[in-house]
Amino acid sequence: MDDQTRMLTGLTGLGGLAQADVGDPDSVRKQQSLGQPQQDIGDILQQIMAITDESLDEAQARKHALNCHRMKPALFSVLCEIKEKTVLSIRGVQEEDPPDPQIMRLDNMLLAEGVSGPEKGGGSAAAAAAAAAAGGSPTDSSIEHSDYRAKLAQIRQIYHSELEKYEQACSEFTNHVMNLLREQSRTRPISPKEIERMVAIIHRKFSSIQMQLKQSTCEAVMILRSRFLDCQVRKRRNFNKQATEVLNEYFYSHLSNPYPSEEAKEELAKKCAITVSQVSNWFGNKRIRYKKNIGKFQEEANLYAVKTAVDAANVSAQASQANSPATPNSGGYPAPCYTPDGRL
DNA sequence: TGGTATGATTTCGT
DNA sequence: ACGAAATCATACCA
Repeated sequence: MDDQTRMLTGLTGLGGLAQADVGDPDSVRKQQSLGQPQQDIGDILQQIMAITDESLDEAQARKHALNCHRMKPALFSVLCEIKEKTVLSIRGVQEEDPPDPQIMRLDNMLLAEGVSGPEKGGGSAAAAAAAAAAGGSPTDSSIEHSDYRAKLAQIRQIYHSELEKYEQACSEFTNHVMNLLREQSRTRPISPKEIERMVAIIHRKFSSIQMQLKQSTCEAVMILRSRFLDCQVRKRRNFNKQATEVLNEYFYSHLSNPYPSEEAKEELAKKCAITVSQVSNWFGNKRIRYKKNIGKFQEEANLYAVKTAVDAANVSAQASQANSPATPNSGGYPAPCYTPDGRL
């Protein structure tokens, strides 16, 4: 059954309502005793209209009488339906709001930073990752680390207490409004659906306030994190042995042209668990320092030359010595010579 | 504790 | 934007 027909059938029970003698209260009251439905409804409407002219006590009594009237539920549902058709159906279209992407982003971020979600010092994971990326072991930055965790815990605590406050306020307000509407629904055409809608509106309002809270919490975490990272930058840490080995291997095996491409840098960065710009810095430093004092790097150069030669031998052995590998050194940076004592 | 090593930053040229 | 060179700041070690 579509809305139109439902509405029409809903109104059939009111046949003759327009023609009912509603203009004259006395005639309506007279007709009430006849027990005809249309007369009952006309009577109820008339009484409702008359309530405003009565004293408060009288009105209360009348209200109670109306509430108990046997036609009240029918009239109530009809009025609800009419109201639904006229006003709320317009708004009903955009009722189903999808989850706000902004709030989802904030939620995800707060979860990732360990502010929301289960308590386990989760935020330190990011800090540990930052420390590891800077080349240090996560344990030796314990001072800043604990400081960071303490600050994060503080933010977490404030966030949760504020959130709780908002939630409490929201449920209190919702209950209040619901009670009010339920009470009013005794005399006004307020359907449960409408109450539901009202609750949804309140929740939306409160969630926008919550979003502000989430936003400012995110900002606080970001500021804290950038300070922590600044701290990490100032406190320089040497790369670990394995990372230096990987970088040196590349440098000495590409001594003729020790300029890794963007892809090579990314590859090296991944291997060494450092950033691409750190790889660039390392190569910049290495080139200039090697060039300045080749003698000093002789031993190191020989070491890595032997290493790569062994590796190459292994590879070529596996490849059934098909053709000799191209030597990388052809110009560019001076190649090391292989004297046993490391002199040039 | 001072010297050296080393990662990061700055300045300048292309 | 990238690299060379100089310089800074800190880690590391004897």
